[in-house]
Formats: sequence, C-alpha cells, structure tokens
Amino acid sequence: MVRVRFAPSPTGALHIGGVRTALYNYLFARHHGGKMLLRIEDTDSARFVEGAEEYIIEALQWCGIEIDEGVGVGGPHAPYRQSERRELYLKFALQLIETDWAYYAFDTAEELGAIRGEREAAGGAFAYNHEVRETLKTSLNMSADEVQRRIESGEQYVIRFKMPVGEQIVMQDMVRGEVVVDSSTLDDKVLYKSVDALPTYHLANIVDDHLMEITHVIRGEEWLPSLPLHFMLYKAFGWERPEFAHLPLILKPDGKGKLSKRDGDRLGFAVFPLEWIPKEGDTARGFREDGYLPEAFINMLALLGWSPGGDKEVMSMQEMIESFSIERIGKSGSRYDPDKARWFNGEYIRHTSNDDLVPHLQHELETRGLKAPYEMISQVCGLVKERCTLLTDFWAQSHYYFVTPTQYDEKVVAKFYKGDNPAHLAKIGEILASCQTFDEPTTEAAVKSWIAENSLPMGQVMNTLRLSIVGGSGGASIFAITEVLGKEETLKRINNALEKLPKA
RNA sequence: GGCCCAUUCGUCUAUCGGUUAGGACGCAAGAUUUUCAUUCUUGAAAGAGGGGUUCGACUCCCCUAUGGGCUACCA
Repeated sequence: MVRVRFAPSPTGALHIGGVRTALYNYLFARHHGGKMLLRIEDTDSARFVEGAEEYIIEALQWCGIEIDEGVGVGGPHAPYRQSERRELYLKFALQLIETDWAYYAFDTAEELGAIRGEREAAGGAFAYNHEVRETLKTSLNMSADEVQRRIESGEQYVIRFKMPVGEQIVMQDMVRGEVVVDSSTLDDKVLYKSVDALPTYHLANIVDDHLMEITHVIRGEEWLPSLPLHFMLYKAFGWERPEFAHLPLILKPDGKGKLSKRDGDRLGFAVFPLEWIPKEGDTARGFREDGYLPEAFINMLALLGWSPGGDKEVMSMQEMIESFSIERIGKSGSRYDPDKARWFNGEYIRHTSNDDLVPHLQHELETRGLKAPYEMISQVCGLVKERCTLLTDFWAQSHYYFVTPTQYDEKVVAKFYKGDNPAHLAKIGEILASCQTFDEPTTEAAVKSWIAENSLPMGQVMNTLRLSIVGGSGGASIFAITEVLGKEETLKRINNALEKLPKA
C-alpha cells in the first residue's frame, strides 16, 4: 500500500514549487491506489505564521488535490500537526543517546555564533562535526553526573546526531539514481531543542514518516543534502526506510536561481495559487485571482518537470494520474514560463462550456451593479471565450454586450465614419428594422445582399456598423452580436451613433 | 570555501547507441475573415567544451566549464 505525504511548514503562502510537490505526491498516490497525507510541520515556533495552514488547505482544495488523511480530515495516525505531537519526539531523541547515536550539547547560540564568526573571519568555515564535537560543551566530554546536573538545573541544551566517521553512505533516489556521500563530510545536526521542547525537522520528519507508515518520500531537491542524515537516522533507529524522490526546482523565467515571490512582482505574474494577504507585509497575488482555471494551472505545473512521454500536453487530472510515474520526472530545474501558463489557460477556457463560464462573467456584472438574463450571459461567454486567455479578460471582451457604448474609438471613427458610410449605416438601420426575425442568419443575409446588390465595399460598411454597435473594432461576428443584443438595442445603438458622431 | 545535484531549440520537453534530433509555448510569414480572436499551413531555432569506449554516440565513462541546491537550536 503506497502512502505518501505532503508536509509543508506553515510559514506563509504555499509557493507553486510546493504545490507541484503536493501534486506529484497526489498523482503518485492515486496512480498506485494509495493514500495521500497532509502533515503540518510546525516545529519552528518562531517562524509560525497565522493563517498559513488554512491557506495551504484551501489552496490544495482549489487545485483539486485531495487529502485522504491528515490535518483537516483526521485519520488513524492523528494528530497530524507536529506541534500537537510534541510529547512523542523526546523519547526517540533519548533513545538515540542511549544507543550512542546522539549526544547532548550545551553550547549556546551565542557561543556558536562567536566561533562561527571567528572561523569565517579567518577565511574558514565552521561545522559542528566529528572534528570539534569533543572540544565543545557536549556530553561526550562530560561525566554523566555533570550532564545530569546541567539538565536538572534547567540549562538549555540540544541533542545532536553523532554522525559516524568515514562511512560511505550509498543512497538510492528514484529520480537521481545512486548518490554516494562520505559521512566524514557531514556535520552533527541538531535533532531536538530544549528551548521549546520541540524536535527539529530532521527528527520529527523521520519519526513521523515511520509512525505514519510512509512508503515514499517525494520532496524538493533542497532536501537532497540532508538525505544522508535521514538515511543514517533510519539506520540508527533500525527502521525500514521509505523510498525517496527529490524533485528538481522551479527556476526564474529569466536570470539565475529559483523562482521567488519577488520575480512575480518584478515580472508581473503570480507565484502563489491563491492571493495571500498576510497580517504584516505585502500581499501576494494568486493564480486564482489573476483569472486562472485550477485545471489549467495544475496541468501547466505538472508538465514543469514531468512529461508523460508523448506529444499530448492538455491533460485532465485523471489522465495525469493514469500516466504518472516518477521515472519520467526530469533531473534538472525548470524555468517557469508565464507565457505557457497563459496559453494553457486560454486552451482550457476555450474548451470550457458556456454554462460553466457564466458564474465568472456573472460575478463581473454583479460587481458593477449590472444584471442580465442567464441565457444572454451564456451566449456572450460562447462568443468571447476564444478571445480570452484569462477569466479576468471576460469583462474587457464583453462589456459592450451589457452596456450601451457612449464613447467611440477615435481611430476607428476617423478610419470608417466618413464618406458614404454614415448614410449606409442609416440604411442598414432601416434594413434591420424591417427584419421580422433577428437571428444571425436572417440579419446577415439581409444586410449582405443589400451590400452586394449595391456593390458597396464590404469592409467599409461592416466596420461602420461595428463601430456603432460596439463603439470600436474587435469582437465576434457583428450579426452574432446584434442577435444577442436584440432588435431594439441594436437599432438604438445605430441611432446613437448617427446622432453622436460628427458628420465628416 | 566544503559537500551534493544538474546540462537537447530563447523556454518546457521527446529521444532510453544507428532518427532529415520530434512536439509544445513564444516569435516570423501566409491562408481564412467585416474587425479582433480562434483555427490551419509554413519558417527560423538545440545536443556546453574536450577527451575516451564503440563499426557508430545527444545517449555510456572521465575531465573542464557553466548553472543550481545545501552548508542554522529554519523547514
């Protein structure tokens, strides 16, 4: 039984790299008929941000990533928030001390900072490792009594992993293959801190993955350097370890480095699924608020680092679940391409039914205090959707269906409202007025046959008509527009133009 | 600095020793059209460099270069 987990820290909004990690976990779980867990890793009380957990849950929901077990849903291994599991971890840290895989360290943060500063000033680097651990304030060079005394007197301490020396740690990663690291190059990571009586990520992570029977750990590449530690931890506990897969990072569209919120602000796009309004600091825009459909967003994200192999790019969640495999995840980082994201969205909008689009346009109308019949909104959606790449484009593309133009695009006026065109427009008004039915085929046939009979320039006449109806250029077939508008409104607009526009 | 990871068109990618190196985004040109858009056609565009291994390397190995990640009592 495959069991995977997404284990974010509630330190802020969930960035798209995190969303993609969650997505790959989800696709993998569903592909194998396994379970997807959500665990909140809030072991750093200092970095906890209120609302972040709620944001993460809402974002996953919007994306269509379903959680089977964990925070918000419960399950057999509850609680799933590490801060609520705090009593659990100390005994495991102690177990490691008893088996000589860990030790107490009483150095204060200030002392270590000072040493680090000295070494760096001298051009070197400081690592808390086998070379220095015997010389620092650790239980390795103290009597058991002294250790006991310090702890009982309330002195703050930390429990560090005692990394073995000279061991070749051979690891297997599902995306990278074999990775070998010499344990002598590793330092003694903190596993537990007495200040807040909480474990660090490394301990909590291994303990919980074990207890929650996680079979596959799929996480970001930034964790690859700590994989050797995690391997050793499993060994020290004598636990069977899960399989690991480290995902490549999502990079900036331009320049160097991984994608950050700043890139979004600088280049004008979202890097978070949902808008994030923190209590302090700047708000961050979200794909949802920018007008993206979750299906398009997820489709784009899935293909950023993974490819099913064929030429097919537009895929539903179900199709991605069926074809997903970790073997087909790329090894190198992928630059995020905002243009491609827009293209995906346009593609999805065009393939979304008019009825499913109605709520979005309806919302735009409501915020402007406008109303229109459902049927009309649906028709408009059908006419404008191929001109929209984002949901937020709908209003700009469709406002003239709902609001009679009061201003006319000057360039278009200058180009078409001259010569015989105004007169022709008046004549078209008469022709349309005489149409018994006002649907597109009828009105189009009537007007075009008149144009043909009189050998008039099609472009000139039609664009003048368009100017009167929409106030400018652009838009669907003019007779499709007038059908939606209806006879009365159409004739009104033609008369408006005739009255308001200057005779040239 | 140390450790680790990576490297195919501008970007996302296919290729799992033998291909005219394929597709998509973007870009350019053209077709369709009353406009805008959609759609369709076409085009430009790639194996970081150097050594091996091999009859034959984008593909396997090594080195270099470049890029990235980590190096906290953060995750």
